[in-house]
Amino acid sequence: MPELPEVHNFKLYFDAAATGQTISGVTVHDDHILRNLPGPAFADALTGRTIVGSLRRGKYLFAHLDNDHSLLLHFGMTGDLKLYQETADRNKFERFALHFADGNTLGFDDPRKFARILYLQDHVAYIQEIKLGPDALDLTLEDWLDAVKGRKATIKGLLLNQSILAGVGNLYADEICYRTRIHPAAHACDLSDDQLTDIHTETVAVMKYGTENAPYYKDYPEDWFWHVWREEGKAGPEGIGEVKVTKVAGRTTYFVEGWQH
DNA sequence: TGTGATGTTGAATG
DNA sequence: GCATTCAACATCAC
Repeated sequence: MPELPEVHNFKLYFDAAATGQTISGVTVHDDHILRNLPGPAFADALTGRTIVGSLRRGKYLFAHLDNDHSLLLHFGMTGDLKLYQETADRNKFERFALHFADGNTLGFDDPRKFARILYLQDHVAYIQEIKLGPDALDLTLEDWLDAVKGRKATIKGLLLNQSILAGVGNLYADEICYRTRIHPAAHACDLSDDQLTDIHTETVAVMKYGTENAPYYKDYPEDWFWHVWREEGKAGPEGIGEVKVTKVAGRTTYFVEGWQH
């Protein structure tokens, strides 16, 4: 579930669970998601370190350590965090866990193993290296227009492009297109400045709403998002059009044909 | 049993 | 070189 608002929620959880904690040990069950260090080296690098804070940018969460290095947590499709004390409470799909000096354990769960966990000496350099764009909440209208005006790509594809803006994923991209009544497969170069401005406005609004009010995607109001119209064939708002499912930018896409143009 | 899933990447293509 | 698309990744749940 992790798009920007969900990762924001992970940050809140992580901060409460881990900030100020000293790592007394690390258990690695499966090092597939550890992308730049093998399990034992990963454990060595973290053991003895204290977590001093965190930074979220888009879907990336950087945990800062007391040696100025960082632990990157990217949750992939199915990453999750769980703080517990008893081993019996460990999640079935925990891939590694940080044990804290106070007796708690923070487990990183990931059934599908698409998460990416990296030990970074310099998180700023890493952000540059992967060309991660500004957080969607901080994206200025100017930067957005500069990045997308005249582009031939679909608007949904651009919304999902993390080097333009960081944090929008498949579900929210559909929501943003729906709200602006723009067809997700519309080419950016065919959209007016007003339409592109609308996209920017709604992107920021949706992300802001998500981070401020709805920590978990199922908790959004019932008249929002997937709750209402993520169902093929359903009549659109005001009885206009009907929901279609297609592929845009390689992702399953829901939109209301006849409502979005 | 087959299918699809909230993400990213790197190869292939235009 | 740049922009874009798409298969691949690994596993589970329906």
